[in-house]
Amino acid sequence: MSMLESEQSKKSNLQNYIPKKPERIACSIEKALDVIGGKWSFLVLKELFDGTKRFGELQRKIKSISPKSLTDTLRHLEEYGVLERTAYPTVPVTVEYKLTPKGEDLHQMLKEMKLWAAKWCSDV
Amino acid sequence: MSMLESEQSKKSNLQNYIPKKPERIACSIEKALDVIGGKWSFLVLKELFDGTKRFGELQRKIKSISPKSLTDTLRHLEEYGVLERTAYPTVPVTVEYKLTPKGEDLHQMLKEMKLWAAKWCSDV
DNA sequence: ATATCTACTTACCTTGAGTTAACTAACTAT
DNA sequence: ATAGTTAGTTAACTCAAGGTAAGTAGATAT
Repeated sequence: MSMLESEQSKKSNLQNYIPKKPERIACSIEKALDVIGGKWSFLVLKELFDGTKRFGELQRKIKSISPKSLTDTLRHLEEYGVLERTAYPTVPVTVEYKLTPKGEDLHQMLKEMKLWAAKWCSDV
Repeated sequence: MSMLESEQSKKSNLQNYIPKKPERIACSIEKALDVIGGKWSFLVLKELFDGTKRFGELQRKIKSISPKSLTDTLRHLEEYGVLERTAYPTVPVTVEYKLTPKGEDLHQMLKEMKLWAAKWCSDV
């Protein structure tokens, strides 16, 4: 029981950003949602399409995000190979986030999403 | 207290499917997410791209969805003008759901999403 | 010695999306 | 009468995403 518990807490700590999956139907839409379905993923991605950004910059751009949510989102997207984290040993430390090719490739989808919203959600 | 309570419960009952919004930044991506950002929206939409479907059909296709979640999702998408509900006075009652033009217009986006997932999530 | 900076981490807590299970309406068929 | 049908509703509950607030590292500036 105690052995299981320690594994449990470790696991839940690491995975606290992964959205729950509707039982792994082998469906490409769900796979995409596992990666980019979080509350903040789209907003972070949107910022990174404008180029490499640092933690603080993202925080300032996405005003209502907490540092925890930002870290969680960045880690999650990194884990899935959508973005890359690079730390430079400056002082204070500099950390840069940029999209990988996999992440860049989401551009078309995001674009379609924006087009749709522009067309249908302009003042509703 | 009791007056507030009744309003409260009515409200939470009506709105229990609307995802929380990151403080209404006037951003088209967020607007789109308000509409289609729920856990089940994409899966329901995917089914309806194949044509008009009834409640029971949707339930059978999306195996892990509960009737409540299905109702909530359908109501939410209807409210945003993405789909249309039509009830026929047969016995037992027949209810059909079909996409509106606004809903049909999501096709391109969903397609891009599937393409991306096919390219990058095939066996990860 | 204390303050300041960035980029976090940790612990605790709230909330609301989603689940489960039972029930309902309105009618038909046996 | 009772069982079966579709398309839900209702109440009670769970659970994990996300929020809040405080702390940390490692160095510089005053």
